[in-house]
Amino acid sequence: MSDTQHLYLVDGSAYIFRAYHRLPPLTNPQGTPVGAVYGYTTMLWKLADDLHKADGPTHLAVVLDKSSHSFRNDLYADYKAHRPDPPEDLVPQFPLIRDATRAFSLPMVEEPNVEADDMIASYAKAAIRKGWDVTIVSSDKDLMQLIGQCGEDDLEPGVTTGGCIDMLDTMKDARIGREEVIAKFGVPPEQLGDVLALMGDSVDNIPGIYGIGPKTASKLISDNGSLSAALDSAPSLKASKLKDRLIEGRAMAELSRTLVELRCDCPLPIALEDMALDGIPPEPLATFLESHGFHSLLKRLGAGSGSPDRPTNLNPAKQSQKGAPAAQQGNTQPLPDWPAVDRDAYECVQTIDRLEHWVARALAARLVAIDTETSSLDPMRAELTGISMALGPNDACYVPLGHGGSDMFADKPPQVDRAAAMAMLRPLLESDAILKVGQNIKYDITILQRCAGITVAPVEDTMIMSFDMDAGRALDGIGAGGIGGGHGMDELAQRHLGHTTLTFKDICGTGKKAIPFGEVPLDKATQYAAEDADVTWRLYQLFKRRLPEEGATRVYERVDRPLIPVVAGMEREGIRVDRAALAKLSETFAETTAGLETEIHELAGEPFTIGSPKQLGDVLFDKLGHKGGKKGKSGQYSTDQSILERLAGEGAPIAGKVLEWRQLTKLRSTYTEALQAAINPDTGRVHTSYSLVGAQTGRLSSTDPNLQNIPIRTAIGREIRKAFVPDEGNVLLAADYSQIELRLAAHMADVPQLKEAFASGEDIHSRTALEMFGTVDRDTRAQAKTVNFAILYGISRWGLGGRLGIEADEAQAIIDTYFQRFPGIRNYIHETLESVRAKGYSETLFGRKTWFPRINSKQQAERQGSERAAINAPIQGTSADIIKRAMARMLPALREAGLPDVRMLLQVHDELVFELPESDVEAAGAVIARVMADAALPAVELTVPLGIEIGHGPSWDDAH
DNA sequence: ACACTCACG
DNA sequence: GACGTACGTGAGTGTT
Repeated sequence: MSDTQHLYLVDGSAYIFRAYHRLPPLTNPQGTPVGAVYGYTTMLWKLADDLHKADGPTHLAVVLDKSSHSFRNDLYADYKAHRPDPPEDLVPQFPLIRDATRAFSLPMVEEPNVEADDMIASYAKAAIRKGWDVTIVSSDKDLMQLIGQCGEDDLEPGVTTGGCIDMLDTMKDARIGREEVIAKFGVPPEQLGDVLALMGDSVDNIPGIYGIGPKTASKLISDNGSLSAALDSAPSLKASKLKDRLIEGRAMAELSRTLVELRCDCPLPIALEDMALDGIPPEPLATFLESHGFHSLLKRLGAGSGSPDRPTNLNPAKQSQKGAPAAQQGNTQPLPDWPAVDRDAYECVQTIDRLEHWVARALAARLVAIDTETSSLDPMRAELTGISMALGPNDACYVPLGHGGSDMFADKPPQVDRAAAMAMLRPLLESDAILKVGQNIKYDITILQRCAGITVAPVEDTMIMSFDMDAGRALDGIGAGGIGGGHGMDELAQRHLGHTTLTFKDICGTGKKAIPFGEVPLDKATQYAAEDADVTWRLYQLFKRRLPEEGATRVYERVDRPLIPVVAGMEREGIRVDRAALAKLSETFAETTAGLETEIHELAGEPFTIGSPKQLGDVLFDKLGHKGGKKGKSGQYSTDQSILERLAGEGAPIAGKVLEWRQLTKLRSTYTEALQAAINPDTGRVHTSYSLVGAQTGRLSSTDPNLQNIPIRTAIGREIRKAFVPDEGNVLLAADYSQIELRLAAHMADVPQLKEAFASGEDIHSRTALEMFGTVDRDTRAQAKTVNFAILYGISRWGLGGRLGIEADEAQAIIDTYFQRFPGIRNYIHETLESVRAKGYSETLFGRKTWFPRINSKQQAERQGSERAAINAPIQGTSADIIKRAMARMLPALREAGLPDVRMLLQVHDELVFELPESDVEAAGAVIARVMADAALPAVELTVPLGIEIGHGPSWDDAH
């Protein structure tokens, strides 16, 4: 018995329309638009990749529309009559779809006078009669009528069970079965035709009945069972618009029913057996990929595996007629003539003699890529397990130092003594003359400092180089949320070297079965660890050359690279928190929450999980019948702060209680509890980890724990800040840039009134209120403040209206006034957007680029989102550059001033936190303020002063 | 893994 | 025909 056959039918024509609207306007080297073709190609690739999977295709064919005429036109002359012409840059892609299909050596069905839908239906029926399963690759709602059919009534002789039809939407990666149809239309697939006939379809110009949409149609059909029953029931309905429409529209509905009916008896030009899919021959596919510049796919083809990625070297179509430079994708370099990564070429260094040999070679090479392997992701707790080095392609080794010792190994494998190894490595790692390159080398710096007392310098970092060249565009095409924001080593190796690295998961497993790296057998450990160093070495060679070409040298060398050891030092310092104070707070919060919980359950009349927005929404709006429940796209009521505040204002006591409950549980779980757990047992302090590539704008981000979002806005929240304390005899000092983003906006947009106000130390929101409304009071100042921030974030009349609680057109009037008073702001926004549209990136005053690949998207929401981000990025990013420059200069400046005991602990975007002896406060404050105020100099001379606010005290809260 | 909510600048 | 309205983050909880 052979396994069940599974036929995939690809609705090619429908696919390219969707791909066209979803993908950026790419062109191939000949200048032909190929965005939709690229989408189509990756979709086929994905399907072919599923070939050997359980539910994957054994047979596959692409079905295309051959001509616009079909039997439906004979039934209804207006069928598809009002369909707009396809966009002009899609038209030349139609023939390319056929080329792409041929390139994959796939059978293609296109019959004159028959629509693709009917061919798909006919093939699907024929296949299930043979007992095959069928997957229709489409999201066309007409085709959903076929889902779930099994051919039971009409099996071929000898076939005992029919197959089953489902659908696959490759864009959403969603399987659509019977349940999904019911969820979407409220009726099962066999009744879907009746629903579609009633509601009609404006795209295909199927008339339906005017005034009946999906909701009404679905209700009519599920109430009556069928279209004819629904139409028959009309005369007995009570007088209503719906009644009239049903009676008058009867003929149209019946005609529509025949139009949506799929023909299942079309002759099949290609036999089902001839659609067998054995694999994709490399030719002519390679030629096709090459000719359209799909190089990333081409690389995959060579590598022989992996699902396709987005193209790395397609040029988005030129947007400007003036021939503005097109935004380039990341990797435009030809790969150097390196041998492919060969994991068997690496050496496992197990004797001091071999280590000496490697160190000598590294000293001669002047450049070594290194990578440490450890027992934990937390560099403040991890133990050193080994270190790898690379000196050239495939010229790499791994030095195990802490393998074995558990029962995984009968005997500990021979290894160089750790102290001896470190003594040998120290001159190399500390030598001014030898560059140490790492991927996120901040981690290795901390490990080697902590575990061996070695201060690694000077360093280069491929992750940060990647970030400085490709912030914003590296994320494109990979799943969001990936660690490193698209600048992780595995992704960089894939994107720039076309190489798939071994992953940590591959080696150590995942979840419960995960083992520490020290228990990985040495041969595997060597392959993994040395590969990482090898890949880092190769990436560095590529990036070193690309950095100046991308105009990223300045920001890398002057802003980010100097910051690496500084941030490593801050993380290592950590900050002391008062565990007892946190525990006490936790206890108080727990008691108050328990009381609130009882009250809330009483008010609700039943116990429920308050922390579940779903259950809470049902209680508030269904059970208690409060009005104004808004359901989002997930069908859930929103219960966020603004909604609960409104309910509380309308006299719903439960809403206020829930708000209070939420605040306290949040403070407890995220802060008081988590912070206690984060105290390092060795140092007694909390050590956050800063990511230098975490935020697209160039800001740092803080994790494990996040110390950049410690409460400050409420009194109860500030209690948590009070638990951040200095050591005995010291104080904490906090220095903030005051209104730095508004100051930068005033400078960059050249707004004389705002610059003048900042120069004379005026209250900036009051000045704005005066300029806009002619008077300053609490109201106008508050409005002005909101508008000022709105400007920084990329304004919209709806957004501003929502914030101010006014209508959009009133908000527009305010925006107009703002622009009129400050025309520089309008120009800034206009020029910034024009530039980003033409070049693809925004730039800070220090040359940091942030890419916006969706700035010219055809999808309005996507495009407008990019526009707002692009307006904000230069301002937020310049502010980030400035504080980074201040940080890099800070400790040397303090040391020079004779203040070596001042420690820099934290950065919170516009604030630096220090710990210092109380006696140093005055002198240190002066140095800190000067360094911060002058941080833009000499590279950039601002036309506004940078104001610094400084405070100090026995806790972080008191320092404000 | 994702949605929701909320903490910060 | 739906979307989605202020920029940038990270974490905890509940649900799937």
